[in-house]
Order: sequence, then structure tokens, then C-alpha cells
Amino acid sequence: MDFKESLIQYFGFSERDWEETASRFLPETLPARSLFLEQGNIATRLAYLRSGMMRSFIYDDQANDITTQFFKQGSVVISMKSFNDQVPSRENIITLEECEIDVITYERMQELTGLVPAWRDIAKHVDEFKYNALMNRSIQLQTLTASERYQLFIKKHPDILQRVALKHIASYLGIDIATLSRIRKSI
Amino acid sequence: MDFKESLIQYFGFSERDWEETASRFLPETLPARSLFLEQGNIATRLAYLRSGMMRSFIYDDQANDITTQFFKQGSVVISMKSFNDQVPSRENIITLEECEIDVITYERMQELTGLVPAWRDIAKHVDEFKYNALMNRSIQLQTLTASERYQLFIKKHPDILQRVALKHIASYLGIDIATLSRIRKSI
DNA sequence: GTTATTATTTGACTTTTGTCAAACAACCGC
DNA sequence: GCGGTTGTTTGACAAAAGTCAAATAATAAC
Repeated sequence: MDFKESLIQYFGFSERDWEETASRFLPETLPARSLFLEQGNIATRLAYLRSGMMRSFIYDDQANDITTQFFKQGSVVISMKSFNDQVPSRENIITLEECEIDVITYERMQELTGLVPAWRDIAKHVDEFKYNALMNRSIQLQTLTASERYQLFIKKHPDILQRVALKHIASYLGIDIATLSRIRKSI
Repeated sequence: MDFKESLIQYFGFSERDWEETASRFLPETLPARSLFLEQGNIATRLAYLRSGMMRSFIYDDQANDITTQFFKQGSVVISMKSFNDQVPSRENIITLEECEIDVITYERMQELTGLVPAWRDIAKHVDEFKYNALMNRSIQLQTLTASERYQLFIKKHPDILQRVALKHIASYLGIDIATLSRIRKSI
């Protein structure tokens, strides 16, 4: 089911609602390794990822590049705090491959929630989905060993494993790259 | 500034808004070590914690009690996923001391968002605040050593340290209790 | 294609963290 | 205030994870 159909089915969109929505999402193609959002800037846009893959990352206190999220096909690409509150972002979002996205600006999204009230519910759903994902991730970091975290990751995201550099997976899991290499050998 | 004043000041509440609000929050006193929410149940209530302290916890796959949050005076006590979506909770919430709370049920909260639209914004604020807190926590678990996590914790929450059993702080930080004891000796 | 860059693996070693068991300390309920 | 329960510390040890440096391997840029 595509985007339009799911809006109609799950959020009761009318044809008119869909038109207001579609006219505000603009298709765009980003080359590989290009920044969608840079830290320090206010997130002015949100994207639906039609194809390709992105990741978000921060720099820790030793300036290490730490991956905090992976975005794959079908994901909503957003820095929640920065976009929702219009404050400078702590995180960067960068493409890992060429990406096809549908982009909406903060202003257009404001219009849209005015015109199509169901967009409030969608936004709430997205926020809650992201919150739950983060909660699960947090509990995993809190309770699992490095090896367990990696094994769970490949089980849940075999597709990401194929397409992303191991060093990004390592930092995402909070594991040193050399340690991850040894974990991989041992299983 | 108390609750009423901040609603008037930050959310433009009228006297009427306040009355609708106040009549739906019921004061209650919970004894120490009593469950506010038990896993498997749907969270029917949300509380504002006037005094006392609570924690949320889950059981991991080895049935260890893992603390996931501390709630202190002034916090909103809620299991977000369970309350917002009205699904069974994975987490438990329990008092650590006698607590004075103001409680509102899910139904009353629904009424309130209908009568006082600003409550939508407040709910959004609370959700975002919790999301940001979780994001910070997650990054700490991902990037800091056990000792660094503990030192940051005592710096940010000296008050909790005084009032909560070390084993709960240990599980919250993802550290074995014996290891935490040694970390404490070393600093 | 070739070279330069970047990513991954591996070895040798150190440090950090966990495990198990026992001792000690604090707290609770009667 | 006593006895039992629960919480914390400690020792001896084992396992997990990190560090540094070098060797390979893979990839990107020309």
C-alpha cells in the first residue's frame, strides 16, 4: 500500500486532504554522502524516505562520530527536537547512498496541520513511534552485552548490515570497531 | 511558581480553564513501595508528583529488576506508550517513598483536551521533554564508561543519590552492583 | 586501471567490568 | 530492641571490552 492509500485508510483522508498534502511534499534526490541536516542549524524540513538510506550522528566529547539512528526506505527522516521546537540541532543527518525523498518544510507542515487536522494525529503517531524505538534501544544498551546487541541488530536489521559500514554499526551499538570485528569472527 | 500560575503564564489559561483542569486532578497519597502501575495493565492514570519519589522498572530476560526512570518532585509520572495508546504496559511504576500526587484518568484527560485545547500543547511538551531526556540517556549509555555514567549521574542528580538504593542506580546505569561499589570507592 | 584513501581484521596487551561467595551493614516489622 | 530480611562491600578470579599498531582488504577518485 502506498502513502496515499494508507492516509485514506488509516486517517480517513478525503481526496481534498490528499491534494493539500501532496502539493506540499516536494520530491528530491540527494546524492550519496550529502548532509540533509547539519548540527547547529535549525531543522527546517522533514522527509519521507522513498528509497536509499541515511543515518544521524553526533560527535561525542572526543570528537568521535557516533551514529544515533539509521533511516531506511519508508522512514520519516526528522530531527525531532530541532524540527518540533525549531531549535538548533545537536545531530547531523547524512545520506549513506543516493536517496529519493519527499520533503516538506516546517511552514508547510504548519499550514497542513491547519488545513488537514488529521495531520496532528499523524505527527503524534510518528513521535510516539520514534519514542518507542528509542526506548527499546535504550533498554538494549542498558541490559545487553556487546555481542548480544550485535546479534539482535543483525536479526532485526539484516538489510542495514548489508549496506552500511561496520564502523557505523559499531558506534551505533556502542562497541569499539576492533571489538565488533572479533565478535563477528566468533559467531 | 505553582502549577496554576505556570499554566496561566505559559499556556494562557483563563480562570475557567484552570477550574476545568483542577476539578479533574484528584489528590492522593500513596504509601512507600506501592505500585502506581503494574506491567500488563493499561495505564489508566497519569500523575503529577507533588512530593516523594518513584521509579519505573522492567524485568529483563533473566528476571532482573531493571530501573528505567526515576521520578522526583515536580515530575509527570506516566508510562507514555501505555497511557497514550491505551495498550498494556511493559513497565512497572512504584513509589520509593510515600508520595503525594495529583491524578487524572485517561478519560478525564480526553475531556480536558476537548474543553481546554491548550492541554494538547502541554501534552506535547511533556512528551517532547521525555523524549529528549531519553535521547540524552541513550547517548550516555552508548558512549560513556560505567564510571563516567556514574559520575555524571551524581553530578546531575545528587538528590536521587541520597534517597535511592544503590542497586537501583546501578541497574539504571547498566552497571553491576559490585562494580558500582568499586567505582564509588575509587572516586 | 592505478593510486590513494578509507575500512576492516588481527595480534599482543591492558583495562574495565562481571561473577560468585562471603562478610558486613542497614533497615523493617513485630 | 531483636531477628530476619535486604542492601552494600570486598576478595579472588574470569570474562568482556578497549587500545595501539600493523597488516590486509575494499573502495573511491582520478
